[in-house]
Formats: sequence, C-alpha cells, structure tokens
Amino acid sequence: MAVSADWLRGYTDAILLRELQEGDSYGYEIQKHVSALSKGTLQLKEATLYTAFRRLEQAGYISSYWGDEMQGARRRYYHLTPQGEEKLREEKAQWRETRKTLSILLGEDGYEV
Amino acid sequence: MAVSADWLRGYTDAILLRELQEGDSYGYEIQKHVSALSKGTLQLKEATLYTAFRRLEQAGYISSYWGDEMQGARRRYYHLTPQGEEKLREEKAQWRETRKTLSILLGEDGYEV
DNA sequence: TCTATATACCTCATCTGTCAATGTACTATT
DNA sequence: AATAGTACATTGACAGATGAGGTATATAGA
Repeated sequence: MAVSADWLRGYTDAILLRELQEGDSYGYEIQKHVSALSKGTLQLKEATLYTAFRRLEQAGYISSYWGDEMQGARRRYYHLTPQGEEKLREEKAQWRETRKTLSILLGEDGYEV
Repeated sequence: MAVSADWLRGYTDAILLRELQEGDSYGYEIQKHVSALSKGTLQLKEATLYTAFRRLEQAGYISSYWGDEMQGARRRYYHLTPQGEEKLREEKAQWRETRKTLSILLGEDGYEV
C-alpha cells in the first residue's frame, strides 16, 4: 500500500533532512534511496522534492553546491547545516508526539482508547 | 508539545470517523473529546472540524440530523454510515503503513535504517 | 441590568504543500 | 535513430487547514 500525498504532507522536510544527516547527497539519489528504504511505498515526486529543497535552503536548513561531474548529468548537492540538524531534532520529536497521539485517537495497539 | 497543522493534515477524517464509531455525536463534543484524549496536544479548530464534516457527509461517509434539544444551543448530530465504517478501516490501514514507513525513514526505534 | 463565559454552529478568504505536465540536457544501449 | 536512464527545474491547478468573522442560547457574577 502506497503512502499518499495527504498523509505525507509535512513529513517531507523531516525525511529530506534525515537523508542528509547521512552525508551530502542530491535529489535523484535521495529519491531513489527513500523509495528503496520504504520498499516502494513512498515515492517522492520530483516537483515535491525540488520545491522542498528550495524551501529548506531558503530557511537555512540546508545549503547547496554543484558537483564537479566530468561526465553525465550535472548534480546539485545538498548539505545539512547546523540549523538543519536542530530542525531535524525538533521534527523527530514532533513525529514521536504525532505518532503517539494518532495511535491513541485511532485506537491502536497498546494505547487505550 | 502540540501536534501542528501539517502533521495533522489528512488525519482529520480518520479521527472523526473513529470518534463516530463510538456512537453518534456532534461537533463541539467531538472537539472536546479529541482534546481530552490527546491530553490537549491536538486541538481541532472549528473551521477544520466543520469543513471536514461537510466533506465526509458529501462523500457519504457520515449522515447528519438535528438533535431535539428543548433548551440550550441546537446540535447537529453525525452518524457513521456503512461506507464510513469501510472508509475508517482503510484509513487505519493507511495509518499503520504510514507510521511504519516514517519510523523507518526517520530512523526510529526498532526499525533499521 | 450588564457583562462575561460557555455552549454550539457556520462561512469565507487566504495560505501552503503536493503534483501533473512540461521542458532542458547528457549518456548508454539497441 | 530511437529509447531509456540520469538529473535538474518551473508552473498552474488543487485541496485541506485556519484566522477572522458571524449567529444564537444559557448561566453566573458584578
């Protein structure tokens, strides 16, 4: 079952920041990695991906630079800034809270309703 | 920590359907109940609540009727339809999938990254 | 009596993130 | 020459959340 847009909204930023925590990377690679990690259930669309990168860079959470590929298509690499690391910590805390709250509200395992 | 808008988006419908699974209810009561269950971390805004009711009724997932209050403000009660029950099952399955996927992507407890 | 608070519902304009569609450009394979 | 893969980018449309505003009843307190 695929994870749809509305359920994804708001998590995109956290996912991208988390990916960059493993080291600098670029759009296409991150897209493939997320797809692989999620076993294909989450397919970040290109437009979503690049809009998110713009947003995150504008906010100072990531910075970017062009790779020096000698052959093949050019790549824009992204780097997690200290503010981005802090933001990621917040987003993860937010996720834990949301997960707990929704599990309660939807009546899931281990949480009393 | 409060659950913010973007993290909530898309879950509203599921939450409301789940509330109605416990029996017919009305906006104000559901709002208070959700707030209590979530220990105040999730405050459904009125506008969000009522637009969601419209959406759900239009889709056939709930039906509504006016209560016969003899005193006090009038109440519009909502009732979960069979289609709504089915929809709730789907939404809960979707939530389990989303929770699993995001826990993996954000590198949480028990899931390897 | 006047005021504030709680109950209870409703609508509209605005904002924001997602995404289909479209475009550019290079490389490798058939 | 055609097809597929890599890689980035923009734009307009769409949908859900919400601030701000409005309506109405009931009760408690100054």
